[in-house]
Amino acid sequence: MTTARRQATRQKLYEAAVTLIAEQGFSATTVEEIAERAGVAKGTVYYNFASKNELFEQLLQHGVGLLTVSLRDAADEVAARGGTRVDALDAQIRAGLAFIARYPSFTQLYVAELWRTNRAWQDTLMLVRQEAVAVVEKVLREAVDNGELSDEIDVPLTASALFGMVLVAALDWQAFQSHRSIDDVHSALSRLLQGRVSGDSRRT
Amino acid sequence: MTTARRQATRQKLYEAAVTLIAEQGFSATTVEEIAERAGVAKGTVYYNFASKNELFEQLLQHGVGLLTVSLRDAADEVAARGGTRVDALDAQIRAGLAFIARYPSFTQLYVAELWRTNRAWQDTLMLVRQEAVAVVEKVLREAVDNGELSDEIDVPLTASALFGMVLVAALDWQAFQSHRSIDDVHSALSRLLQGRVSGDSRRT
DNA sequence: TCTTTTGAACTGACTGGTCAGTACAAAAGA
DNA sequence: TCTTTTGTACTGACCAGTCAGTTCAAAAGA
Repeated sequence: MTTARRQATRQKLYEAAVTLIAEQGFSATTVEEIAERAGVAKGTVYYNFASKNELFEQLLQHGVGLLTVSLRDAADEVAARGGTRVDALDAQIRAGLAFIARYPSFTQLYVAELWRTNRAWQDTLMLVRQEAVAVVEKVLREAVDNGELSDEIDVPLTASALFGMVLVAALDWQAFQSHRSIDDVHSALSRLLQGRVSGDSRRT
Repeated sequence: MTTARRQATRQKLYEAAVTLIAEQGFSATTVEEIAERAGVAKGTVYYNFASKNELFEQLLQHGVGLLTVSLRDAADEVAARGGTRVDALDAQIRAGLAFIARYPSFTQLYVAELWRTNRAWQDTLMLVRQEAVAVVEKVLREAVDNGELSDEIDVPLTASALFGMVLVAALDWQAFQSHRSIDDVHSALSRLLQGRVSGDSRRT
């Protein structure tokens, strides 16, 4: 049985592992380090997870789960108060930024692993990625269907591009320009999404 | 003296290292593996590079150097035949895609390491990144100066976002939708850049 | 022309250290 | 009582970096 106590231990291990692996990478991070940072014994890691690999896979699932829920909630909230689908996309951009601001280490680690081939957790990764991208694709598709967006856009590619735009802008923001506010970053990305980059300076 | 022979050996080591590290990560890749794939002995690696770390740093410089040149050439070529700055940006997007298509492993590895903190090659990485992004920022700034782009855009943030958009879309293209042509991907990204996403389907 | 020397480039066995995973008895919850 | 955690000790595989020795093409010498 999974008791509350055990859950708490796992949570501590996730938190310890995520920062260490984000900083150093999976292979360079030792189980001993993770245990120490979490304040538990090494044996406890193996009591809770079958292996270092399994700990990492479950960490991935845990993290992407949080992101997916956050993206879905953002879109639903806009829909509930009658906003457009483009508003929903905009809300998802903000939700994505907020997620990255809150869990920078997880994002870092996720990006570092996402496109690696020949890794043990390849399948897990593909699965959770699809889950998250699907939420964005859904909103894009709805926007195309009701004419808010051009029916000539390529939904999967555009979803990827949006995802990437937010991801990289946010990571760069954290790493190289952390003094900017989330609103700065959000409005720069909104502008890009809504086509207010192109054209002369008469627009607002 | 650095002879032609030595250069050839180094090139072989770069090529071997780039794919292995892209697939497995830096720490999980052994020097022995790199040597074997390059068809040389382990000692040769240490004859040519002071350490595994140094091999990797020089590999990074080598790779980003290629990208920077390619981005600069793309913009110059458009300028030479009198195109607009937005055309130049578009050409850079294509050049970026072409680079990623040609050196997917390098791109993978670069992305995986870019936002890691506490790494030995942190400084090298920041340096080469700045070199590459500066080329895009330059074109953006020129476009703002001559009124092609709104003066309200945030140049560094937009450059990051563009960079990320191309990066992630291209990696996703390679990894999950490799049947699409480079033109498909290019036109999807162009559309995003030029604001033809938003708005109804009347536009072309 | 033929022989000898030189030195850069390369080789691969070896060393010292690291680390994932195991074992287990005793303690601490619940 | 039953589950979970602790802490220490251990094993066996793996690996970065070293170093004494080899290769060979080209220069020097005869």
